[in-house]
Amino acid sequence: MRLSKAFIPTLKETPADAEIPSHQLMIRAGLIRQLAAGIYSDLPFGWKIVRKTMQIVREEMDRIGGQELYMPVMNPIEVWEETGRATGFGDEMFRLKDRKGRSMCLAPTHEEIICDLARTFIRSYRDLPQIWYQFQTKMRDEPRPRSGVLRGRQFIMKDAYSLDVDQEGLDKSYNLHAEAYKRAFDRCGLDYFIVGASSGLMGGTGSQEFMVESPHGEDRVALCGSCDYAANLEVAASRPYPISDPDAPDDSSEPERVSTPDMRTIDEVSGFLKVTPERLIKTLVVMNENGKPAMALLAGDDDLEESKLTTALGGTFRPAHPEEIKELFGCEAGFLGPVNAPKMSVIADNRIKGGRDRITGANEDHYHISGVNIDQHFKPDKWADLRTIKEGEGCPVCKGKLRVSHAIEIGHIFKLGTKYSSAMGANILNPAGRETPIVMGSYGIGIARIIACAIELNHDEDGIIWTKTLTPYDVELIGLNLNKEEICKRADDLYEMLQSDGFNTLYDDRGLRPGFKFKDADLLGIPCHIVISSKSLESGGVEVKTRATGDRSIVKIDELLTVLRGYHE
RNA sequence: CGGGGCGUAGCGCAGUCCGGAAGCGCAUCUGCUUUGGGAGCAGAGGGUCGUCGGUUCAAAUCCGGCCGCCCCGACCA
Repeated sequence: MRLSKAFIPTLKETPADAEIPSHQLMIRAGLIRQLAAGIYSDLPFGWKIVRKTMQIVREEMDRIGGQELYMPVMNPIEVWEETGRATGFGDEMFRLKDRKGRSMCLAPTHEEIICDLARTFIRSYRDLPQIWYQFQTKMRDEPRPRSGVLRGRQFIMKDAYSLDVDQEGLDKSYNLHAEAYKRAFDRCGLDYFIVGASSGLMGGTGSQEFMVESPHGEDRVALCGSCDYAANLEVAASRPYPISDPDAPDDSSEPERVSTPDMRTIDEVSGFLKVTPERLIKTLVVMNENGKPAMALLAGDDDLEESKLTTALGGTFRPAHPEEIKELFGCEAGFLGPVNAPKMSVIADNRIKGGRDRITGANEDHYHISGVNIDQHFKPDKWADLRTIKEGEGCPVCKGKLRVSHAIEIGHIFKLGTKYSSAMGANILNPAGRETPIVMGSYGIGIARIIACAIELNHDEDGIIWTKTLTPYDVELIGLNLNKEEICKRADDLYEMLQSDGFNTLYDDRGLRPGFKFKDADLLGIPCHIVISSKSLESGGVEVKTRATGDRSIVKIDELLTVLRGYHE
């Protein structure tokens, strides 16, 4: 491609809207152009990279027996009502009506459509297993699109679905996808790790995320420094450690009402009563999807991890409003406790199990209760892991310590089980002749996130540095002094030679000054630059520069192809 | 949805507090010079100042509504 003819609009200045490096560079190097919040055009240079990325993923999906198909972006809403996700997705689902007034939606994912295909065409265990996948434009009306393409409202996802006879088959398909994903991300040159994750709205029996560590990631993860334990903070566990009970009270401690005027927070109460915060029991009241209240109890120095409580409750929840608390308990949120509380479901964090001589709110303004023994003075309905783990806590599987970091999710694999197939009647006859629901898995990769991560991991102050697998061109040929006819001729010949020898070449044949071209080349980030100029020719050939290191050397033109072939191995 | 910021030429911004001729840099077009790290000189084109309404002799500027974009939080495969 001759740069003089190419539509690659580079920008000298950093756009004001972009904050993170990948976003800034994707705009400056002419990869994308924003149309609205979370909605981007992929320009020719960027689209080439998207296509290369998709091709890597496609090859790895085909390698595990995946069959590519393509499903509709626009769906009738009825299909989504069958599984309850028409309401489950809520405002995140784009909705519209066709000219006849029929309700449609823009698909945020495709489990329902897969199920519809499966229930029509898959009748027998003999038809299984199947792996179907697509590259599809997903539409999600995110409440807050951000960080360029990292969270968009329209984005290309490689989504795959496995159909199996039983759990054992699902395990196999799931592992095949994990292997395919590892190979694909390795080929893209990403440094990633795999974490246990929450299944969220997807449901199912287990899931893992492929993560790239980045300060700009939206997810928080716990990583062990000594073993390979890694988990999303939504589900991360740590080695249990006891609450120190300095007073070691005997079993006879009795609840005692203590005055705590205007002491509402854990810090205020523990400071006022001169006890460590972990002796307090933190009481949180939430309302579930049906508007029913529930109580969550934690050690005073712990924080609630909301997705753990969601799992424990079996559904979403919101914090109770102050008025609701007042009505239920007759007091303010700062004085709540499980003793003599109104009737509601009580879920307690494992860390306070067996606690003695604890302090809780008295359900009366300006009073707390001390000397509370758990299971004696109140009994939780359910024990669960509810707390957010903290930096430096012990690893749950080895003797190491955990650190907490930010990460970008590039892939997510789910064992769905029969949630969707049951709801939609996607059944097969098993070998025993009995009708059973298909066991499903679903697997997603965000294509633009791969690219953004590649840039986050590989750039410098001058621009992008592409890996050899993702780069849109193999080499950039920079011609200088092209106003001199002889040099122009030799540059053109060199371009023809590179192209015909299989090197996909971007040729900067523009009549611009050298500095301008060098800056543009560094910004675009093609890994290898070849400069041909009167100066290089006087030195005996062309100058070959490695973008990543900045190393340059003069290479004779008749040796160039050999050098490049070595370079691209 | 809560909090904060912003909206003036293709891009980056000043002007807004304190109302009185719409500016600067880059980019673009023309000419000349220049050619190894985003050139110089001379000239030119390009604006419903987000939008609607109000105040005023007069509004980019003051007041109100709305829209859009970015960031933090909430939310989120």
